[in-house]
Amino acid sequence: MPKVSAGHRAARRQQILDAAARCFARDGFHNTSVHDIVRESGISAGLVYRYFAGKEDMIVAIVTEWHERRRAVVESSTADFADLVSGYLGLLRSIGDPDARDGLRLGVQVWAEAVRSPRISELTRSGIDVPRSGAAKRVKNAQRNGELPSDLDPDSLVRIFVAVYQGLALQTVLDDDLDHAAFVRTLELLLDKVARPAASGPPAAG
Amino acid sequence: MPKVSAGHRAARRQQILDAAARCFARDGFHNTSVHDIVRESGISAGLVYRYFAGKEDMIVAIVTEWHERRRAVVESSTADFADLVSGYLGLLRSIGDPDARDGLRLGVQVWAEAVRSPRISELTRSGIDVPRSGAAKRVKNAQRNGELPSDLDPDSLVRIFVAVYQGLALQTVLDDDLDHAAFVRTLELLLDKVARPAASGPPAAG
Amino acid sequence: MPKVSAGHRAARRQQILDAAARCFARDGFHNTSVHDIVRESGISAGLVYRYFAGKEDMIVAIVTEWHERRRAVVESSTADFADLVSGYLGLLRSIGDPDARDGLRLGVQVWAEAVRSPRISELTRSGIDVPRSGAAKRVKNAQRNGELPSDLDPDSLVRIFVAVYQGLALQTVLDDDLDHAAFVRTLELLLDKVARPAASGPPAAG
Amino acid sequence: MPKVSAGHRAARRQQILDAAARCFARDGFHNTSVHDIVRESGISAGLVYRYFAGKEDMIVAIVTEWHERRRAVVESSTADFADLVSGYLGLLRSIGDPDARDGLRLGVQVWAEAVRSPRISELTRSGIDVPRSGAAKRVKNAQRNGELPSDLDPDSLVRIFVAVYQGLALQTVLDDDLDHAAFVRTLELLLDKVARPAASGPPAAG
DNA sequence: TATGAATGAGCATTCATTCAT
DNA sequence: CATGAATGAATGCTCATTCAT
Repeated sequence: MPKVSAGHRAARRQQILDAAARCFARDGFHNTSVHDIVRESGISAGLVYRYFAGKEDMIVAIVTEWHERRRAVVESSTADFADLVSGYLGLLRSIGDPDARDGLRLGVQVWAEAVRSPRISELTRSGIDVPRSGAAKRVKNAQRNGELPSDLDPDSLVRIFVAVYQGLALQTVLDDDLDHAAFVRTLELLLDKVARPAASGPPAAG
Repeated sequence: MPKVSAGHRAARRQQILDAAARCFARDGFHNTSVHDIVRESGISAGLVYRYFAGKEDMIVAIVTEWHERRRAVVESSTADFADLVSGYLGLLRSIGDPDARDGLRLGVQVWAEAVRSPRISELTRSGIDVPRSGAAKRVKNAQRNGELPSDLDPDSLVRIFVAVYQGLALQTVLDDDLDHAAFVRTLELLLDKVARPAASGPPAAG
Repeated sequence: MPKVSAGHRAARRQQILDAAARCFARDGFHNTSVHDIVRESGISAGLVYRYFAGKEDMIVAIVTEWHERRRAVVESSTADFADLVSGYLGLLRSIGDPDARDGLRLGVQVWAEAVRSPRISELTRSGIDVPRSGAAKRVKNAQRNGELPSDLDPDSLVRIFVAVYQGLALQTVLDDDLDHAAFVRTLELLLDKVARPAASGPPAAG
Repeated sequence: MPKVSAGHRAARRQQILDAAARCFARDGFHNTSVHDIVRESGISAGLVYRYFAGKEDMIVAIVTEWHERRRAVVESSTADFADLVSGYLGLLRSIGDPDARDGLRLGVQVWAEAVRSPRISELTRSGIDVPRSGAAKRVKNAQRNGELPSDLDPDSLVRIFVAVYQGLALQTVLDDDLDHAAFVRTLELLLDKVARPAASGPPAAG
């Protein structure tokens, strides 16, 4: 039987992760010492190591948490293509939310770690694979329904959308001059030009 | 008057930068010690510091070099919109070149550094600003010529292209499953649907 | 609440300071590496830095400790001029004590540091200012009492005594041939010639 | 036959020593790198090492030069006690000269080095021994002449004068509040009280 | 003779991690 | 369970000194 309740453990764990996320987003992964996290979280060094084997484990936990939250959102949505698009646009819009900034900064750190750590690389990939293949399936449906031109490779199309998301996240973090609303609006116009005509009449290739 | 020729100095400098780039791409910026660069370059620690004040200066030098090379390419191209697009597609294709892999990995490291270092952030931005505003100008021309729909915000459109580039680079680094050729081909098809109709005849929606 | 007692902390701190003082006195401030202090004290490098931010802080701590000890002595003495003189002579005699040798050697190092470090210069001055102005007050009293000729500038007179102290300390450290007892005895005779006549009868020049 | 004239060699040598003295006085002996001296002197590192084996040799050369200059002064003076005193007072006064400041600062550095370097210690002592024993001889003469009380130990008396000189030098360097003129005037008054009565009439002890 | 490029040992300092309390 | 004192290897960097030119 555990000495402290599972709830207490979970709260402690979250307390550490929140502090770590704050530090990583603020100072970067490698410029955050474990001591910084100790200070930020108010939890002693020894205890931190009873929850996590080291800094990398914290990154892994944070990213895993993201994936779980995202998976819940993805699974709750319908298979409808219009829903996919509106969900995607909602995602893009959420990038502009100032509250999301820390998460974006942290995300860039995760990318950098994924480049050199197979473990984080694998984790990152595994979190994207499921929603991406789910989206690809819906793209195929949309092509069958004539909502989308059928000459487009579904997997690549989804990857392009993912790329736009990633690039927007990056530019948001690195460039204060970015006009986020205009970016999303312009992307919406582009989507209309590609998807709408096919949905309301004969395919463009006809 | 220097004791060694300017060429020798430049070669030494490049020798250090190449070794540093290799190390940074392989192990990440922060997991590369100066000693690693010393070993990789075959140049003594003391001498390394006669060329660079520290590791950050090496990153700065590498990125600056990228910018200079890119600027040369950009300035040599015409103002034609079709050229812009084909140049862009060429850039995307170059991402698939195995020789470019190290550069991409390094690029992700630079993004992560830019998040927390104003100096690198500024450097990164300044290298992108010029080609981006140049591209925006050509987009405006294309809109005047009817090659592109005029309801699209030029700056945002360019940012979207940049985002796709950045996202493709990231996915190339993080995901071996990526079908690079299909990605570019699909993007090309998308561009055709947006740009060609306006250039060669009445808009599809007309 | 600290994990170790305040006493333990103080003892550790003193352990480091004693080792540092030994090293500084033996090898000089700049020829003592932190590693030397680590070896001499038996305390790990990391822990040393939990007590002191660097070598300079150790010098500062050592000198501060001196000042505190001296201040305690000064404050406990009476305002009597004879006491001042006998206290001064006691100080001079203590210079001859072999146990004081390390402190003298260290003191010369401190002078050298004070020349180029405003922080140590300020510290050194602040430790001397109080006893010196205290002594000057007593000199003025002695002049009012006729114990000392009134044409002597009190502040300068005190500075001369301080200078003799400093010079004796220096010669003790640098010159083994010094006959310390003779030095103090001779100084005492000189003091008699200046001070006693005024105290016990009409001035010699009268 | 030498490749460059002896004069040229001597000038080079002096150029290095002057630069070194400036650096040592400004930054302290140990915070001056050989490269600093190279920069300050305008002479290349390699050449510096053809004139001096290292920094310590420069200190030795500078101090030796001082001693030679002082010896010339001492040897040119008469054996008269009044001359000795006035020469001594002149020396004290020269301490107040702003142009002498660098020399004083350097002198303190030399003391600190002498503490830990037998070579510099020996050098320092040897430079003082001769003038000190010369002065002691003249003190003995003065005692025979009745100019000075005969109960004073000549060697100690000279050492006291040296101590005052050293202490004044130190205080001049470390304490801007020092009133140099008052110091010397007060010392002069003290000397009068000790020496004059004996010179113009019967000894005080009579 | 004169240069300054080049070396590499040595420095102060930090940090992830452990463990006695 | 919880603490934070303690460790010591590793880091970025400097510097006296050498030597090819």
